[in-house]
Amino acid sequence: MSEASKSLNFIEHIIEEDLKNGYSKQDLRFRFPPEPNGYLHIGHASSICLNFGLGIRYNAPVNLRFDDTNPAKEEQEYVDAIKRDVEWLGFKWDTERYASDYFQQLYDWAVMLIKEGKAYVDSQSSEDMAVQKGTPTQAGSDSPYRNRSVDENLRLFQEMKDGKHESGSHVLRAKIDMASPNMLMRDPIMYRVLHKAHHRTNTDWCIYPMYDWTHGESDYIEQVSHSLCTLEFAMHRELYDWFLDQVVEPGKIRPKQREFARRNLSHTVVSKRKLLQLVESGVVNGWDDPRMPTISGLRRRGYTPRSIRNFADTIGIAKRENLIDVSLLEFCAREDLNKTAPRVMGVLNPLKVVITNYPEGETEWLETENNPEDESAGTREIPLSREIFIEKEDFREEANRKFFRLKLGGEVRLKSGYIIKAESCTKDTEGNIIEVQCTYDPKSKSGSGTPESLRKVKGTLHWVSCQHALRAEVRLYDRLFSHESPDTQKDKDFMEFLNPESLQIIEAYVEPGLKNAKVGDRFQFQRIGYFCVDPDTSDDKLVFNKTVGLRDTWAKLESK
RNA sequence: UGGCCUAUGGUGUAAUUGGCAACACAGCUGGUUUUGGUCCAGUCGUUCUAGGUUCGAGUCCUAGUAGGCCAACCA
Repeated sequence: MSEASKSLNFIEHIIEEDLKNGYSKQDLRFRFPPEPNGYLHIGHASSICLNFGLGIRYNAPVNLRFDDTNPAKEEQEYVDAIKRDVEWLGFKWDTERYASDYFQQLYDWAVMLIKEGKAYVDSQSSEDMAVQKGTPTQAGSDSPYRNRSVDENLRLFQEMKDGKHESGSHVLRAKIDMASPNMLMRDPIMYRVLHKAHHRTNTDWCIYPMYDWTHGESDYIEQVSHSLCTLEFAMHRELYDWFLDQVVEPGKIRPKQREFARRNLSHTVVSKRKLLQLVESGVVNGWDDPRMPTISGLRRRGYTPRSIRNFADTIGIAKRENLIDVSLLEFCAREDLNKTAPRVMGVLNPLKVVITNYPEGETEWLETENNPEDESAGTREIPLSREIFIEKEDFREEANRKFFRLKLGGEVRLKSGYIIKAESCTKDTEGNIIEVQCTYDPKSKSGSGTPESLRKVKGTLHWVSCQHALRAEVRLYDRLFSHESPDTQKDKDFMEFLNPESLQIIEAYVEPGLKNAKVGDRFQFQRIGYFCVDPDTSDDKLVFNKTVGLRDTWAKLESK
């Protein structure tokens, strides 16, 4: 897909319009501004791809800026995790910034506003201020402290900074308009007193700036041209612009805030609060649990950075509410993994097959391709012996013509091996099939070129040699929630929709070559799906996570 | 009883800015295949409603309807 032929999203249209109106391409600059109070999720990935994608498209720098104005919730641990995730996605930021780097400049500007009579210290309780704020349909009323003298404001603000007042005792507010239909303009708080150590500035400050006061000014300091955020900040734009008006100097870039709709993924939640709740309640095993929609969870699950980038590109960006079906994400995973993942054989639900005419004690090494989609991936050898495992679902005593697998009296090919025929089977006392006896055609070996090997049999099965197979733990995942939109149901808590079967742990048998697999390696278990090696893997225990299953038209047929 | 935003197939996003509504996913039919995968071909199906402007409206205007957001010393 060439860049030129790709249609533009509405943000790109805005930028193109600015460029046409004389904006210099050199002045374009973007930023990704996470608050370090949680782990990044698939929604952030979309925002990251948007901002960094713009940087690539226009050859413009993109800053990674941590919005760290609230020491009560923010931690270094999150900073590190966020940096790792952005890098893993494949993006490079121009400079690493912190809103806290600008605390002094912000303070100086605040003093300037006080001197201009545009900000004042309010000494009421938050409850009283909330009452005065009015409601969306009723105007607010002025604070009794609204007309304090400049000198008194200056003195109090200095004292707040010097730590002479308790947390919560005073705030600095912008003096705008208590009757504005936009509640954010009703004298918004710029600073609060907070005696709390900050992850970067430690105890240097005991007043901390609020988001609205900080964000636009930070954009301005960094000379960000287009500041993109989610829709819920649309109402903040008026305030963003008001604060900018107070400090912008001629000749400098005036940042422009534009809003886009956050991306919602079906069958999951993407809100830091709810994700935190999942972690803290123990429903999942941490932020990187493979069922989590966090970037670290997707990584552990086996998603590739490219598949996530493709997903973000495919869903695009707009301003309307949306609920993107998780099947699209899964498609993107398969699309990438199909081209890159080496094929191996693994049996998840083993049924023993004895090839009765195969010499006892003999082992034969069969050559098989590593990836039919990529010839350069080469070949490897896999062992065959008299006893093998196949999937339970691949054998039936009786079946109709649509069943392309093994049935009594029927033939199938063992992938890269021989054609076998089921002769009989053994059952336990409860009637469960526990073994199948087959014969094989020694002349039908794959690739041997004999007429027998060229015979067409409808089914091909994956298998492993019992004697050589490795045992492995396999973790199978299903969607975390059974409802497509668990957190938008009236009067229902999203936790009510948890899928109790989102994790299933089984013992499987895999081909011996997997002994050397390393953590993070991704494979296609042929006819099953894509799997990757989990970090829980140790020298004596191999653990795989199922990333996503192969498309399964048979299962679809069956369920009809 | 206010303000702001949004409305295009089942889902997501486009439409050269007023000129034949398209792309991807999902679904369905076939074909190829030593993975019931991949790949290939085909198919189904769309502009919230009512007016208006115009030769011509998904696009502009008016009204309505539906959905989302806004009253944290959070971001």
